[in-house]
Amino acid sequence: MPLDDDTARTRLLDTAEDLFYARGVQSVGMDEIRGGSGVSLKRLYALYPAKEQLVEAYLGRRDLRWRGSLAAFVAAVDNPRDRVLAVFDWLGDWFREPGFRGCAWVNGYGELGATSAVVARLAREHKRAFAGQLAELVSAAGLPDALAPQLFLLAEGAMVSAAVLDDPGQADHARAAAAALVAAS
Amino acid sequence: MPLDDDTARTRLLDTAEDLFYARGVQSVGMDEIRGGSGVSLKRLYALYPAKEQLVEAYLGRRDLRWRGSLAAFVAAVDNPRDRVLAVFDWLGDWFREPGFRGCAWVNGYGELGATSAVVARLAREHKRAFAGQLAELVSAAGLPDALAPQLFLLAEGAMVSAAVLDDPGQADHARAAAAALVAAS
DNA sequence: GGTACCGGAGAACGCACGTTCTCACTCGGA
DNA sequence: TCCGAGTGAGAACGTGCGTTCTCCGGTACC
Repeated sequence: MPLDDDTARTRLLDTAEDLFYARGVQSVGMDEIRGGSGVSLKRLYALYPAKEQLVEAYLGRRDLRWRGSLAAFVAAVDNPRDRVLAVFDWLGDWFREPGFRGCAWVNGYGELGATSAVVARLAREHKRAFAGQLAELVSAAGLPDALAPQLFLLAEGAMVSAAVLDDPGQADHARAAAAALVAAS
Repeated sequence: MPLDDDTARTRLLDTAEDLFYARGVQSVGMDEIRGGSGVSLKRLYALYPAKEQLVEAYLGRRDLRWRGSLAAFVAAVDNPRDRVLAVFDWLGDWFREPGFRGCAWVNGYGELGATSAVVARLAREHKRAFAGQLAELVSAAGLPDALAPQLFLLAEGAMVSAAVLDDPGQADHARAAAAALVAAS
């Protein structure tokens, strides 16, 4: 039974996401993605004619999933002010997941931002979208707009340092700082 | 006149730093470093027997220079409390330098952290050292110890978002947040 | 039953690059 | 002057990998 395009795409993106996130883009060969997904090279190149397009699809799908997961988590919190802080609880949960290795877009920017305009753009767009999510939460909580970019920096700092220092507890520092900023505003 | 080892090393590290920082490690070939430095491949491999050792030397020298530059900048500020905030002024100056492309260790972690234990360790050590510098400034200003990791997150967030968003103004948000945290403590 | 297409497996190609080797040259010392 | 150790230029080697090509078995349709 031949694989239809949709499931082939899903399997490819699942494998690509696992491998690219865990090891970086350049150290994962197309052949390894073929092996992991069970999709033939011919099919792979029919669906994604170049590696960069597979990377683009991987980051695009992950962006939807990542922001959707965050949105669902904070939506479950009642108090609008608590929703702002819940962002950092969500980060802490994420940092503790096995295989956590930082932000896929920051890692991608570090690896390919200088050589791939596509990756640089996707990273910028993802960060802008995340900053927008925070701005909405801040606004809905009746907090001053100026708070949002500050919370954004705390979240970014937490992601990067949780990864580099291999310390999920960075989320707690970020949460404490965010609470102090909220209280002071 | 043959090049003595010290100047050969310096030229190699200068070239390596320019290229590795600007484009990432993997997209710069040893031959390009030879060309840029004017040091022959044979000499290059005599001084650094493998690319990873050149990367290690590059990151090591940059660490000393980076932290030294920060320390010198804040040391020139009189008031101990202003010294803490001066960190963010220094970051802003750095972000505005041409060729700024984020934190070399974060970029290196994203690119090679999963495949090179050396790079992962150097990134961790550098971040720990930077966090230590902040902790000393906070302590010298008579501020509570708990503030230091929070300022660290703001600084990390500023570096990452200034790079990815291509917006040096992120330093201002970080400075404002830092001032609020200092004031609230 | 034949035949023309489709998809999969994987070999092949071309190139880039880390590392090593060759070879001719220089220069200090007997 | 001769010799040999060290140096630089760059060719060569081996490997990995992105991409394409070949071949073959199956399957749908006449």
